Amino acid sequence: MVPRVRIKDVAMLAGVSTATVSRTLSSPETVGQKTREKVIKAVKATGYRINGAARDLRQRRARSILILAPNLSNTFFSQIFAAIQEEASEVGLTVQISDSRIGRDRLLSLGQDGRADGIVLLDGGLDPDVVNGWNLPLIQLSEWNIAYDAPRLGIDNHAAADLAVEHLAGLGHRRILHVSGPQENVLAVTRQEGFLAGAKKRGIDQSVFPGDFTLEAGAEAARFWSTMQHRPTGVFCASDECALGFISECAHMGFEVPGDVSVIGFDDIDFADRFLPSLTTIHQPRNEMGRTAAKRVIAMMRAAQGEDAEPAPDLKDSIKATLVDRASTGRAAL
Amino acid sequence: MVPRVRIKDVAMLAGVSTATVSRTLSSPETVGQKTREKVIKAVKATGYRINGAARDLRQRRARSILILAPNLSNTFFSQIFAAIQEEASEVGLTVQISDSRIGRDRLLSLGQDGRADGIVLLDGGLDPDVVNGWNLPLIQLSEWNIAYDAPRLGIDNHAAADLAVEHLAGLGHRRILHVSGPQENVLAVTRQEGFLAGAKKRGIDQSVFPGDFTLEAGAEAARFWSTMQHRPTGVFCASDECALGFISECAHMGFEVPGDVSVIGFDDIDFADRFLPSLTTIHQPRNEMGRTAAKRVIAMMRAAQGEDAEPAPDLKDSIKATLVDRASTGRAAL
DNA sequence: CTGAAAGCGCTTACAG
DNA sequence: CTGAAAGCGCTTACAG
Repeated sequence: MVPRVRIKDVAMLAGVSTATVSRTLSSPETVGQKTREKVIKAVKATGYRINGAARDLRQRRARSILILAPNLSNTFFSQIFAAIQEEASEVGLTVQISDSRIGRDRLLSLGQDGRADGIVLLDGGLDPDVVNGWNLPLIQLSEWNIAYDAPRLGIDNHAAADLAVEHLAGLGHRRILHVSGPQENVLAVTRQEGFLAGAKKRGIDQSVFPGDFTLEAGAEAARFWSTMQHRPTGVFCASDECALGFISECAHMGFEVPGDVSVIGFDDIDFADRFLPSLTTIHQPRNEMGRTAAKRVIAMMRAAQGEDAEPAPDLKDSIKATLVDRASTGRAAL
Repeated sequence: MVPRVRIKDVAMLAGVSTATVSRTLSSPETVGQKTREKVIKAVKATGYRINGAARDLRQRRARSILILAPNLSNTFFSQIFAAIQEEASEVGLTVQISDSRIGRDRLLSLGQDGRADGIVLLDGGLDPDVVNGWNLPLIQLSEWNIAYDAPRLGIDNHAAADLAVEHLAGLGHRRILHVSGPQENVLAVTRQEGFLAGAKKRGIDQSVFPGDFTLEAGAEAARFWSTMQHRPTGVFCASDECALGFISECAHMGFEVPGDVSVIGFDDIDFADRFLPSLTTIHQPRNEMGRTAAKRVIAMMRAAQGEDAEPAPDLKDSIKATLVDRASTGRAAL
């Protein structure tokens, strides 16, 4: 590694002070024409780049957003990451990502070591003391936890689950099985509540199979379903993964989807529309979620740095989820 | 935001110098027992955390790895990110990610602003001047570019393509279609070369449909395939996405896989084994790729910082790719 | 419009 | 074992 050139080197070459070099780079209009030219020439000649670490320290900011998610390899998150990154990049911010299930101390450190000035949190299962201890602009995205002292953003999971029930009911299904997610997860609980309310409201005969969002849980649910006396003709899974597992296992057992059973998923992950049959599911606009969260946290960061006095407007209205009607659902057989 | 506590505050409270606080935190064994206790007590009382930005500036390092990929939302990358992040986190390093297709200037800046001290590059299509201009420990993962002055890591794409041909040939297929990737991509070109060599070697009747890795290209290839006079009985796609598109389109057109045509993909993405039929494909061990790349770049970073004199060993041996035999391939119909 | 100087919050030779 | 002081590489009042 060749030694990097510092602002001092540029200043000497241009025959000006470091202050002038700094000004030329950050607010050229405050520098005289001729001086500016000299400096720019010297910058080009040396290939100088501002040392971000030094700039950040001096300005007491990090120009960086930290994204925390419970499982980075989860395909549901990647589009959200991409959207946040894009939004951040546009305003010159850097993006850090970390698995949120690292040790408590490391986690605390991430939000307290001064190398991030805003957080997008995709995990509602962390210790509230840790989250509140960060004391940084933070937004909860998708998952949430009422013990976190921070605004949240996401779809209305209760209403979305109702959408699923409504769709199945509209197709004539009178017995519906819900394959739920883990009960310690807010999303799972809220979707289940929405399902139960929707079923009750419409006089649907409901049952719930306790799952955990995974493919395997879906397959297990399908085996359970096949043994039921009065098999539900409709199934609402708390995640797409789970729905795909359910459908795959049905195929193995010789049942047809949607001929024998209609299946709805949740999320609309990348492969939902490529699966055979393509999956009817609840679409979560992940790009919009990521962009909005990024914008929101950036506004909070600006406010925290006093760049504008007014706090970011509270976006109470949730992101809109929609049902995507594909091939895995059909009219109920009588 | 409450004002953060600085090392000075801790020092005053403990009645020692900042140097002693610093030592207590970084090398406690060099500090006297009683002093250490006082300091630790003061640290606890104040909730002090080292300011990473200041530490980094002083030590001229960033404790951060930068990951660059051409498309963050691509499901192929997420497991790699997760693996790198895990490995990095274990040694106290932070991970930044960025889309590599941002503007040239921003890109240059990312590697030159002193906020990363190592790079994992998953894009072989960048301007070599930019890449070589970073002057940071860097490893090329998966994709590569001979113009980049950096070690590379990945599978042997040529050999992997041969594996696919071998598999189809072994099932009796004598006419094979290759749906290639974009010709400006090294992976696509290398896989195609491997395919052609493998076909030639075995006296296979080959043809190539120019694709671009996408689902749509696969669907298009399927339509083309259906119009061929002597339809190939085997198809090798340069990516899983593409293979899924091919299979889906076959289903729409009323062809069966593998009854009418056997299809092999490439990558073994998450959904390859959940698709119906499950996809025979070339498995790329993404977790291993990520971990190995991380270890490698960390070793290079250490060497660059002079922590150990010997340079990192050159891992010429590539990561091993294997063929996963699933349900989308079968014996050739006569 | 420009420069000298202070300071962001740490770490680390150096001296004792 | 401990402290005073310098310095990492910038930016920014302050003064002129």
